[in-house]
Amino acid sequence: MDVSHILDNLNKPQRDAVSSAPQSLLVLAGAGSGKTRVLVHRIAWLLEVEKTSPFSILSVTFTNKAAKEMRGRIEELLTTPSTGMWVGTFHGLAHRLLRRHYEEAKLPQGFQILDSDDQLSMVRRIQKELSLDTKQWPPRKSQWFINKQKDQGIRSHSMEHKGDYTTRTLIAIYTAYEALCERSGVVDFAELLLRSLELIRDNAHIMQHYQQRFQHILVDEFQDTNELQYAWLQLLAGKKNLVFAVGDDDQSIYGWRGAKIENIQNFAQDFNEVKTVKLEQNYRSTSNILQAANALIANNKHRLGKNLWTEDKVGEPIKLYAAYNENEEATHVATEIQHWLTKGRQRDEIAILYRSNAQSRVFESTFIEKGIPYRVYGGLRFFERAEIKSALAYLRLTTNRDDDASFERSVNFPPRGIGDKTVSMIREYGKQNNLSLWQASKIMLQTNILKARAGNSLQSFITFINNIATEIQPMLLSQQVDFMIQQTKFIEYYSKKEGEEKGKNREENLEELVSAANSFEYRPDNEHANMSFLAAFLAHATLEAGEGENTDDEDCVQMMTMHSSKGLEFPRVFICGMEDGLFPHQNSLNEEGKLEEERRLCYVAITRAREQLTLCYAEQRRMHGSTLYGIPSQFINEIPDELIESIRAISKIKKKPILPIPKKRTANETGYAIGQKVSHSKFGSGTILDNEGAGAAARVQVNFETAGSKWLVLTYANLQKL
DNA sequence: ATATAGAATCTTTTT
DNA sequence: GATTCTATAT
Repeated sequence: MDVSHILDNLNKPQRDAVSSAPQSLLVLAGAGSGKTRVLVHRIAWLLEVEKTSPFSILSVTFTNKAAKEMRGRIEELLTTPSTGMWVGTFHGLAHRLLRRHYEEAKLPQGFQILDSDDQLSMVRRIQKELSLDTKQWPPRKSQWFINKQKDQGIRSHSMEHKGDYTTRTLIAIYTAYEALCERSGVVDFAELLLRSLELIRDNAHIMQHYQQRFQHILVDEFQDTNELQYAWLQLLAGKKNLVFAVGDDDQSIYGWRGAKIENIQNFAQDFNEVKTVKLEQNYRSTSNILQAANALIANNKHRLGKNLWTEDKVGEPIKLYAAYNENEEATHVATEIQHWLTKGRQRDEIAILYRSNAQSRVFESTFIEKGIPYRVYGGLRFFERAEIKSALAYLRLTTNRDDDASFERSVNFPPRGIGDKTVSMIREYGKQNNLSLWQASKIMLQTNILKARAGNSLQSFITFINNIATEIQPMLLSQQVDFMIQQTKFIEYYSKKEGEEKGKNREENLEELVSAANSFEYRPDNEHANMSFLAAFLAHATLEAGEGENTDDEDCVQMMTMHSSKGLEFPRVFICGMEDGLFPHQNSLNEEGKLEEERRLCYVAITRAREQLTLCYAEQRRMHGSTLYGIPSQFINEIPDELIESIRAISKIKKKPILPIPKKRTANETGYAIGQKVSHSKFGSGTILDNEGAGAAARVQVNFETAGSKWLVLTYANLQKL
């Protein structure tokens, strides 16, 4: 058997991983070390050398983009078609299981998926019904609590009467929320995973079927799995435990949303792993950039341990630019971009990375002024736009009348005289009698509970939906969507309400929705089993919210958060806002674990760069309306001096001396010892928790009795020793 | 039912 | 400073 097309062009460790005997394997793949390549080639190996049937392969990713890339590259490499192989995201595959076995999963056939916005409005409604003040109980926090429990596999009934008042209240919200979802026939994202886990766990024949079927499970970005996903994988893998996991503990940056870095550390014992392969040769960056990344990440404890190296040249030093303020930071970047362009390079080779989205604003206005085209990642995504969601809500109602979230969204939009009062009456009635809003409305109309005017409006809404549901029955999907948009008179409403121009934009989006429906591929034989064409499209809209922003073909500078840069690469990278408090973020400074995650984020950001990396910080920055004086990020210190070339702003409006980059922490140059009691004019009295820096950069962390703990720059804080 | 003013809040994000 | 939600008035 000629295996050369599978193994050629792979380095030694890559080849080891790809061609290893059937066994569980952990591939520790550093940034830019060719992890997708290894995954894809492994699949080819299994199919062509091990003669595994595509039916017995399950390949899981986190994002649709990764899944799509995986599918594309498998097809490219393979000589035979890979029909029957399951390749998809955790959520997508869980969804598929639930559709196939909706009865065992105790779901209605037409169940719908809630996105986080829908989920939030459901939580809001629950809290209103439970008369919980949104000030005391922020719905977002409740939503977060619910998802956190689900991500740990905990159902509300298993935690009754536990904990203090706060916890008990949150549990009550969780319980009511679960009941509401049940009644509405909807599942949220976390529910997809939890429900499918329970489905497999509690149905012996289903478990047996899938454990037998999936002989090989491959997982991408393993460091991002949460507890539930880990358990899900374990369950599907069964006793055989043939899991091929690819990940990088140094790139774990989603701990704050439940990802457990421990999962990659526990892999060996839980999956009877017999082999670990490290991919450390990097094919992306210059050696200077890699050395900087290696030195930085070496400051983290509890690593599995890896050191990236390259055969590439040393490359240019890392540039460090000290800007006077945030505007000057942006101006400098703009100047550098223009210089880059004069060398015949392109704008889309450049990425500007920052910690928080708000930082993009200054760059945007500077670039507009200088006429530099740019694209900001992470805007509103297509299927999340208000007009799209509203149109979809109508379509969802025709599929499942009990979908309360969609009912609420469409009942008075566009306005048809069903006001807040009427809707709350329906909610109340539904709650009393455990009915969906739709059913409640129907009974209320029959029993004449409502006033004539509201009743008439509600009746015409009910009739409207019923009629449409019948009328669209024979139509093609795109006609159904189009018909719905016509009947609801969205376009007329928007152009009247928001004027020609803005309304025009919405109209275009709605037209885009029709064409999205037109090009949607329906696969009832596998992926979309047990779903109508329309239901499949609706699920697709929620699970794959589509690209953010319309992708213009114009050559643009790319701007994004460091988080969203993961997985991408650019010849030229600027990491901006490198100031303590901004990056690492203020909220991460107090906990070692959080600080390490910030450092990993920095590692991710650095390793995006291929040729040239520039770090920027500003001494002065306007944030939340007031001016802050920052000190350079501690991460700058952690990069060896010899890799860095400093550039200083020659500021005309030089009001303050440029702050020196602080040396490694030296105790008590601040003059404040840890434990010293101090008082502050605004925050009152407190105790010094930590101190660092010297001279103008000296600052201390104070734990105030009433105001909590804060970092203060001594020059401005005016502390009194007590 | 909508418009406006004041208040609160202000990492990171995919599904 | 900017956005987003809430309360209040019209």
